[in-house]
Amino acid sequence: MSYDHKAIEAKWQDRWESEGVFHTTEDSTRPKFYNVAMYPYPSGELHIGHVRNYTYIDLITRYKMMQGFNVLSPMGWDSFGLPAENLAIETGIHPKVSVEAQITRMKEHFRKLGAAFDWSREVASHDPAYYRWDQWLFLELYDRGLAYKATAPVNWCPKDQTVLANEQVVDGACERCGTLVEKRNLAQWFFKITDYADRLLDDLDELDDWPDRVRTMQRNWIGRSAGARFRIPIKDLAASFEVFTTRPDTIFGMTFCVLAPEHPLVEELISGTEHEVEAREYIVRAARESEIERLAEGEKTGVFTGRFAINPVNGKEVPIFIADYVLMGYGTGAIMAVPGQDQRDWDFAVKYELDIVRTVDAGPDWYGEAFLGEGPTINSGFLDGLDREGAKERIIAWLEEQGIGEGAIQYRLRDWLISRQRYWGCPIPMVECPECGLVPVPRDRLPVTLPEVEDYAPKGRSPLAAVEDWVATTCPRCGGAASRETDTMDTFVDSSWYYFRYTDPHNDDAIFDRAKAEYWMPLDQYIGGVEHAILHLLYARFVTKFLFDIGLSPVTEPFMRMFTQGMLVKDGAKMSKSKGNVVPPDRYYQEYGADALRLFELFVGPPTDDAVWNDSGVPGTKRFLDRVWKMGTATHSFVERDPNDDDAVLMAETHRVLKRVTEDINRFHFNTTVSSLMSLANVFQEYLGRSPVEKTFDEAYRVMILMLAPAAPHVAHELWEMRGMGSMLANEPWPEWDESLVAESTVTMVVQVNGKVRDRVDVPADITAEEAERVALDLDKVRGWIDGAVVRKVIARPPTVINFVLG
RNA sequence: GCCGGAGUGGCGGAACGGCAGACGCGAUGGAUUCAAAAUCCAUUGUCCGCAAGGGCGUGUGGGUUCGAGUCCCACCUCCGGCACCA
Repeated sequence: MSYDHKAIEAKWQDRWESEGVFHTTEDSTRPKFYNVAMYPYPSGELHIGHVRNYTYIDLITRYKMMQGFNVLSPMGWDSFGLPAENLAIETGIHPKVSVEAQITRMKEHFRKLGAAFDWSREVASHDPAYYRWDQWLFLELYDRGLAYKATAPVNWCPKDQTVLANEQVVDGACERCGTLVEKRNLAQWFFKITDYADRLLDDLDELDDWPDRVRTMQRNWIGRSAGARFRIPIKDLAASFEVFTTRPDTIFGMTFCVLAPEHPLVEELISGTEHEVEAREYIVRAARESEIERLAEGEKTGVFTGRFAINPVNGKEVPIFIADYVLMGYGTGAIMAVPGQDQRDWDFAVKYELDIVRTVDAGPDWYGEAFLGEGPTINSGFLDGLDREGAKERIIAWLEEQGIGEGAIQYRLRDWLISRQRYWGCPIPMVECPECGLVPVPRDRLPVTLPEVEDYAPKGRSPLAAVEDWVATTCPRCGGAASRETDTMDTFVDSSWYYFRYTDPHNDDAIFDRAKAEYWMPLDQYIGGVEHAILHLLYARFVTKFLFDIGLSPVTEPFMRMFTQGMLVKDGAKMSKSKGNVVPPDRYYQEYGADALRLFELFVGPPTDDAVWNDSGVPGTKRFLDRVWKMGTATHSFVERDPNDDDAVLMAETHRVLKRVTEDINRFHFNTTVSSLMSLANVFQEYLGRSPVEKTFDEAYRVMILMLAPAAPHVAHELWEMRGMGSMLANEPWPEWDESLVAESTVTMVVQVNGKVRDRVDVPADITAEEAERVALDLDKVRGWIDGAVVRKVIARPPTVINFVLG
């Protein structure tokens, strides 16, 4: 017997909306809970991979509401970005038109899912009322020297006349047309996130409710390392170059140097040498490769410049190479190579037959290649005998005395390049005046709105640059003719602060009101894909700290508790529109209903793991819901009798499951939450098959419905109302378990001999070790294994296990 | 390559260092049905055995432990991120 999921789900979706059940306002009398799922790019179709994520956030919203929290769970749209722009280039449809149509569709999907969002706080990053605050944020950063312009290389497709994202570069060629990609230097805007590197790193220690893997990834991404920076002179040239190393203690082991192909000194080094032609060819090849390809190269490649550097500590002349495993973007773009202590240098030295000098004593048992371990310094003149730290200190002091270097901290983190040569993004609110230079647009003239364009296709410059009457403006400072900045901002800027805007989404006077942020911030729960573990989370943390510094944000960290969920995989690939393997949820809504789909999404696997989509699972969860429905609506042949063991078993199981479900939700083990509920339904079936008492059933069933409410809200609400327990289940309190019912009086003890299970026996839960041993030795099977042998040791862990170790 | 994860039945998965495979899917057999669907019941890691029972089994190889899917070391495979997809 199936319930009418279509009618029931539509009914409750209407009631939640019309009664404003999830509409939230500040309420100082109740504890708040601010619950956010990363706002999505409005790709139009919500597929079952999205459904999984939003089911999690929805379950938490409903659960926390039942626990008495004032829950805020808003939703919005990361609606700027490349996909809508690409669609516009292909079809001429304005991104605003396509994106807003998709938002409408996605909202309908969310409704069909039964999602408990507070839609009164909806934001969309392409809305001028939103992005004017991106621009405001930019100006605040600019005023404090944290937004600056500098040149940086971009991937450039000479045929398409456009800048390419790294992911659009495949094997050094444009993904679309196959033309070899070039590097071009453009003047672009940066945010100075490196100024916050130490705080971003140190504050990770406070984020105890973040997954360790995310914190580790962030730490490694920031990559703080202490070492030294010093200059190395070049033989026969009045020039030198600077290197950074984390291992200045190994300086005596430097047997060659390597410069990045883009290093500014390269030209001077190679010109006129007999290696010039070869070196130039190498540089051109390297320029075509992406950073990842350069680092991924199995074998290190490089080319000799024909020049030698002079090791400042011992005057030794060492060859200078150009190699693409050294990046211009990290450190100084030049390294001292110490093959004895660095594996990449070792590989390179072996390949090009360069000297290897060990400066750390690896001990007699070491037969490996580069030695990274600890040991006394050797072959190093005045550093000999010192340990790593001692040698580091000594050599840094020496470099400082000589005036050629100093101790230095190096970060792997680079400043945040926010310029995009795109149309569909937030315009950067700057003006370039021939008289005054770069001038910010005054705040009272924000937003600088995106102009209409006739053609979205790139023509060698940002699409905005083609809109001449938009570009032409007057200088806010001198009033003369000036031109607007034509780049737009990285969409990560939009997403770095939207959770602040939710707290005060309609404010026209400020990005948000501090008092409102004080009530809601920080987020009590943030959920999103692990693919955002580094960039988005780091940028959001940076912007929060900046907003704190200017007195707006009440917190220095935005996300108290972070949860990163896995992806949904189908046919061996992440479910995504571009892979063409998306499964839309509509047919599940039709055939089985949103509750069955939600339940299966929860059940499909651990939320942190990737899950493989299996079509046949949803009927299973629907069967379960049908069984629960049938139990609650069919007439049972209840009997009048005194309470017996059957009643006790039902109540005990109900409370045990209640405890388990509560704990599992708290730990985000939603898959086992569902299995526990399924097991409980099986216990109900058994109970009803015996001689059920109505009062016992009603009491247990009531708890069952309450537990079902966050996961399968529609059917739970309907049952709740039908059975006359109240009119709006969402507002009912979450039940508490009775510890005395949960406790087990007897437990099955496992009896092992030499660690192998040989028998099991039911024992009282409070059995002592001595008694346990006596009971176990009484078992025929156990005696059979022990007889004739000496029991050397008994490991008793009553009441669950006892192990006899034979001698 | 670097950083971070994950490998358990036919499938998704469960398992505070203590009964490996809960729960579900699928499959097989049965009940019900004129028949089917739906529903209900039973079986379902693997090998040996009539059975009782026993052997083996959590990617591979080692180690720690009375006891390892779980902890440690090495390796293999797959996935995510690598700064202009979001």
